Amino acid sequence: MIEKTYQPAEIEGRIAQAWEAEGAFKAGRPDRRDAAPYAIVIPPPNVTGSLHMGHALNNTLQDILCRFERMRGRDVLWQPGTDHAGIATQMVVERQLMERKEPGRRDMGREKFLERVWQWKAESGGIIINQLKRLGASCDWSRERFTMDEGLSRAVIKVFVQLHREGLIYKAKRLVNWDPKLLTAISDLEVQQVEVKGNLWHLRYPLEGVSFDPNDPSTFIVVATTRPETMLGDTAVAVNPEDERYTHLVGRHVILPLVGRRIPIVADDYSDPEKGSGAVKITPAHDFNDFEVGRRHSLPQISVLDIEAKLSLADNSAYLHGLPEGAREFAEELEGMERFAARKLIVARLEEFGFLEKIEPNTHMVPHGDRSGVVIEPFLTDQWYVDAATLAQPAIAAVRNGDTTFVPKNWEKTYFEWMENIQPWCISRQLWWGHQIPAWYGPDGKVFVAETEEEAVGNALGYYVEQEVLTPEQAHDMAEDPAKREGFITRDEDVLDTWFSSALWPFSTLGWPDDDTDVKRYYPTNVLVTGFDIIFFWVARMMMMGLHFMEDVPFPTVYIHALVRDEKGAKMSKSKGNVIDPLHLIDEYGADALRFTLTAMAAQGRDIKLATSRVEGYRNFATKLWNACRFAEMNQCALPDGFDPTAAKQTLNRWIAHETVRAVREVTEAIEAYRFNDAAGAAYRFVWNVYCDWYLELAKPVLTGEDGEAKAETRAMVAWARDEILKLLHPFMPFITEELWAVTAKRDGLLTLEPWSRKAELSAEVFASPVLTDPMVPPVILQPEHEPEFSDPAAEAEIGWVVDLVTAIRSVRAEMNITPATLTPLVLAGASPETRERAARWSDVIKRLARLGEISFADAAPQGAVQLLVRGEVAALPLKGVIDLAAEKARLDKELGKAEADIKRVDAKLSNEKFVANAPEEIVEEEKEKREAAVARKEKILEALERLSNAG
RNA sequence: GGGCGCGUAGCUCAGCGGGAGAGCACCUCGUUGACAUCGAGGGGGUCACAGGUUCGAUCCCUGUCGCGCCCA
Repeated sequence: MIEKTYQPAEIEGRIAQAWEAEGAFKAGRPDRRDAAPYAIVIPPPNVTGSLHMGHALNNTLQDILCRFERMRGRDVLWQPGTDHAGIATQMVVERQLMERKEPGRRDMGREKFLERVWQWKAESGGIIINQLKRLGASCDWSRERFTMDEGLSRAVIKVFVQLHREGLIYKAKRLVNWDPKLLTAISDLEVQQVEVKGNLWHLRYPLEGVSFDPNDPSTFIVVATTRPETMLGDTAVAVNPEDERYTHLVGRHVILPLVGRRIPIVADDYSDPEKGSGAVKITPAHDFNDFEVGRRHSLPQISVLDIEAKLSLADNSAYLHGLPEGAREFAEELEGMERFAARKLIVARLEEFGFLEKIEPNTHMVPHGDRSGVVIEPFLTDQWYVDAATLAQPAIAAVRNGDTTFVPKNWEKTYFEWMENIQPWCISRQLWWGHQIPAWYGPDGKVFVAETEEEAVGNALGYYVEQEVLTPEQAHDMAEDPAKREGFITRDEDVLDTWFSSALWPFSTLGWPDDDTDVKRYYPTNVLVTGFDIIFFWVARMMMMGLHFMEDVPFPTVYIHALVRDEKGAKMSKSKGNVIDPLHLIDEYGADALRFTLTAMAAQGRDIKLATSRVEGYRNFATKLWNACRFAEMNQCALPDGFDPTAAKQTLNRWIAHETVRAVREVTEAIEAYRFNDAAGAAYRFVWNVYCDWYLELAKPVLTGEDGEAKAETRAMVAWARDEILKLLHPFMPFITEELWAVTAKRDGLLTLEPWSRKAELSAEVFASPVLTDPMVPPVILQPEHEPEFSDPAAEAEIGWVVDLVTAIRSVRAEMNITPATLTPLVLAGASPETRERAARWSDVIKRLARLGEISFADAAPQGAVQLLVRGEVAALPLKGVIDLAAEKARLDKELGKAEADIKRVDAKLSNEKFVANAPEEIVEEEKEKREAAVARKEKILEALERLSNAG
């Protein structure tokens, strides 16, 4: 029995359990051994994360694809899991320690701290996994993976060592984005540019060899800077080579104020003559652009900050080198000063000595750490890098030659843009939580990279024996006893960027490198579904690593979906307070309604501005479905064994079979093309506007009428179409459909494993699958050529007539303010034999739906009747005395006007020789037909008007 | 500054060479046993603006204005 009201909260948990108990989402189910695989790896959410709208959309779409393909018989693997989120997780645990007033990370030491992180992970990590389950994600949860898993860690180490061996990973001293609060390098993508109202300080740098006079511009050059404190590290002033104001100064030197360093004036395109004074100070160790300028002109790199972004000058030989007497005192005065305090002091000091020309307010972008929120410091350090430019080449080629395609296509441009300008990827992080880099150092700093400590130590000891740093005996002792080699061989303390492990996700989760059974079956996966902001995080890196290690793209298709914004179009963010929590929406409207809303709005190439009213609307849709199923149940609609919808005799039943087949086709083709919104729209219209509004309404007289063949057939058809609907909607609304599937009939199994009504056509993709060429994998059982789909235009025409007639009568009744209680007679004027038959067959229904009394026939409409045109014939409502003749005349006049306008427009076209000559034939034909129809309509309206005036 | 995208009904959005659609909101009517989380009907749009291409432009091209995002 179906419950009276639809309460999503009541059914969703129970249904989730049923899927779990059945192992419905397990990949490699025995019954699907021979099926073609279909694999998606989830873009691994952050283990500290919780479900936001972006996740909800992302996973809803993946789930639709997975459920759809599962129902189409494929062996679906939707691989779930989370990434370890180095910084975020470390911060969470550190905050927890602080809250609990426990010793901090550094106090407890690395090993202890890592224990605590694992403990945290066990207790509260992965909340998001449960939230994904609430959304209905049909992942194979038994295969959940974590980037810090043993297996995945082995993959990471293996990849690191191999890339290092191939020269694609190296250590270098370069500028990195340094987070002075978290004390680690972070990636470009973790840096957010924030608009800040700052200043542009114009500084006077005195020219060498002349005596500085603040009032004489020929004795100095003005440089403009947003970061005056970095002047301490300046090693040049750059001017544009084209800038005539300065050409005479190129090659000369300035004496850095306060510091006394002698630095050159160089010509470089980087300096923009339009900006500031046209001359810029160059600080290669503290600015990315300056770093490049410095390289071009072989300038020294002088770092003046420490890891906490405090001034570090006193023992800084690079800074002190070549400075005059007294420089040390200044250095000591500033030593240890925080960067912004130092800015103040330096500006004051510059002003005091006349070096400050002016301060100009200036709004500019300042990099901030997205985790720490502090200003990021470009900082010169030793880090490990991946030679991304080299790895990117095959990844670029794969998209160029179509091995991987983006949907929608325009994102390929973004991908190329980024890949072609890719910088060396800094992969080391000064954190504890993550994959520790498998590199060991000897006492002279020589690095030994190996998969195991044993191997690295062996190599190192061998080397030092050879170098006669150690005796073989010493080496032997050290090899035996880790305590003995302590202080001699040390492991790199840093860990790898989380994205390094994520890049391996499409194959590391399948068991590589330990076991390649699943790699063979499921790699490459079928599609990656993600947001555009993640193209660089995941897509690019997965492509690079997949191609390098698997020698094949990780996925042939990348579907890029929209960003979910608030209803005004602003990006949702905690700081703006405009976040809509998907879990709240699930609580209020149900997961199905949320999913359907996101799907219906997921048009390609456009962001989703989410209004909760839309969610409410689709919850109502779910309720409608629920009640339609109740209606079927109350009328004892059940599907007899062996029922063949195409053999139905009743026109109405043939009609709904026709419409159902069409809807299934529309939905199927839309999902296949990743047109999710079209798929949802087609399903919605069919269920509500066709099945509920018309089929069930038209079926009511039969269902409540006498028992007999017609009734039996209709009951069966109502049930058949309902089952088709449940299948059709299941990928979008899995919970309610599964529940209704269970309660509407005795079933052999879960809906989620039920076959989709329209089978997959043999696509090129399936053929191209390497699985098919693998002798170890049994061939896919191909669906036989399916028969031409069922279609019945005659039924469509008949029911179409009924629908049009009822609609027209309802409309005019409403316009005439005829109360529903008033039953009006209907006269079909000059009806064809076909219309007479139809009217006889449908009289009950028409009477009920259009609030009619008797239906009769006549050669012409009675006088003083409202005359309607339905499919070219006149339907008259004799309402003498009831209708307002003037109003009816006005109505007909309006109709006449419309018809005449149509004729005029078409005539204009048809009389245009160029149109007839150039337009496609079928368009011209169409126009001619339109004209004929409009002319016929006009005649009928004129007749009607005449009859009306006679009545008056 | 470079790139991408968007301006369609009051709102949120589809559509995209042959006289524009949905959901919500609004107005009118409705307790006919699936459903008021509903039903019936209705109003409402020079498809941002200006040029161009075309027999024909909301749709293609160019420009302008407005808005958003990404990168520098």
